[in-house]
Amino acid sequence: MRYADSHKEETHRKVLKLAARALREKGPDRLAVAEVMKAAGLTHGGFYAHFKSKDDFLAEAVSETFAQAGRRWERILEGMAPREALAAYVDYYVSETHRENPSTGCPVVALNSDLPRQSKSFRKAFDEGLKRLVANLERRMAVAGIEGAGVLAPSILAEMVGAVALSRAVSDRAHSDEILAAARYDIKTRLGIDDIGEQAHE
Amino acid sequence: MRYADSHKEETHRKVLKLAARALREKGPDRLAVAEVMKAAGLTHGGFYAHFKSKDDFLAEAVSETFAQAGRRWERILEGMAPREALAAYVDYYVSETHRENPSTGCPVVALNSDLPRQSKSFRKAFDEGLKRLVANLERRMAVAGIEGAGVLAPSILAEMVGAVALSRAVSDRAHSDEILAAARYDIKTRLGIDDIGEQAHE
DNA sequence: GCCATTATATGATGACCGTCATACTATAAA
DNA sequence: TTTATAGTATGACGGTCATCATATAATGGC
Repeated sequence: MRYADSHKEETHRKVLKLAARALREKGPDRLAVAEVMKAAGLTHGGFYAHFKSKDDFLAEAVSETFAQAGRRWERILEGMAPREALAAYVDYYVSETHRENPSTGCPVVALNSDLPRQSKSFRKAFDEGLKRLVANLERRMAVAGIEGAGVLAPSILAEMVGAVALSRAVSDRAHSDEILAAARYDIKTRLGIDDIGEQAHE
Repeated sequence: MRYADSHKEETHRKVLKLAARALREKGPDRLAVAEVMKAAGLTHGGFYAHFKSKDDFLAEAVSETFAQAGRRWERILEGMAPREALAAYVDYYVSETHRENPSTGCPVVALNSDLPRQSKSFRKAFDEGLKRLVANLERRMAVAGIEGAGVLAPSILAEMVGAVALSRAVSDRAHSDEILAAARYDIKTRLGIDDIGEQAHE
């Protein structure tokens, strides 16, 4: 072995890490192979030493977006008490910051409408990431003593996703803020934690 | 004038009408000019007699998607009493049928994550369509005697959008159905019309 | 039936992109 | 220091696409 054992793997990771951000920003169709490699300081030629095809690459990138988002949540909510963590989860998800930063935000908001048009492998990777995300939310809800977390979790996620997606679509800043505030209030009420964290209404 | 006065206009309409469906199905990036013209029985050459650019065309197509969806709602809810109409609105929006048919469904679900990546004119057309959609929903809510319709309407829409978007993302049919059912139940509860229309829980 | 004009078709151009064959380069072992 | 080999770069090919210049066809008025 002439290169260090970890060389290729490190490059692979670096490419994926950067691609995961670019994917959420530009979407799967506008994300060019050459551009991704360039961002990692490489040229397009080496791409196929790392990935079988663009489809294959996109599927890996999708998984990475979920992994990144998951780690981000863990970091933010680390050490909080269950109910506080849940409230903080909602406050961070349905926030102006999340709205402004698609490339580091939740892939469900960033990619949901691309989904039906992408390859099977893309959808599969998305589906698995989503499943883990919902399971995680459900666990946090259960730990916080919420009843019926199994049915409630995906519904809560749907409301959060819809609110952030809409807030990104609306051009009027005040309206956009209002949508987020209303969603935070409603979701925290549904969860019985509207007494914790940001106040939705003054 | 050699052609009938309406010829070009009719063609323009026909192209847009077909494009509006194709746009929701394939998305703005995968929608090819030549393909759209072919669907209308024409060749790609005449395209620029009708539209200044693809961007310009897409903006018109976006408006058309909202117009089509709006007309569809009017047709479905025509003649219903306010509260029944509102319940039917929710039941149709958050339905398996809507999930299965993006090309004739709500453009907000079909296009929301494309939005940040598209041109200014695209986003403007979307924003205007969305504004009308929300205003319409708000009016229906107000007429049905819902209090605080102004703040509630976009929040309700967000929950509906998120639920359908998630239901399209989830591969497991049963889970997907469950998400829709839970959303219908929650939304109709929020609106105080959970006694009308489909039963959310058996 | 012919003409002026408008709508559409043909075909070309240039850009971008995914993919791959081939050439180069860096490095660990000898 | 040399060499074998794994990792990366160069450059090309074929395809798709938006855009546009130019040619052709359709049609209402003369």
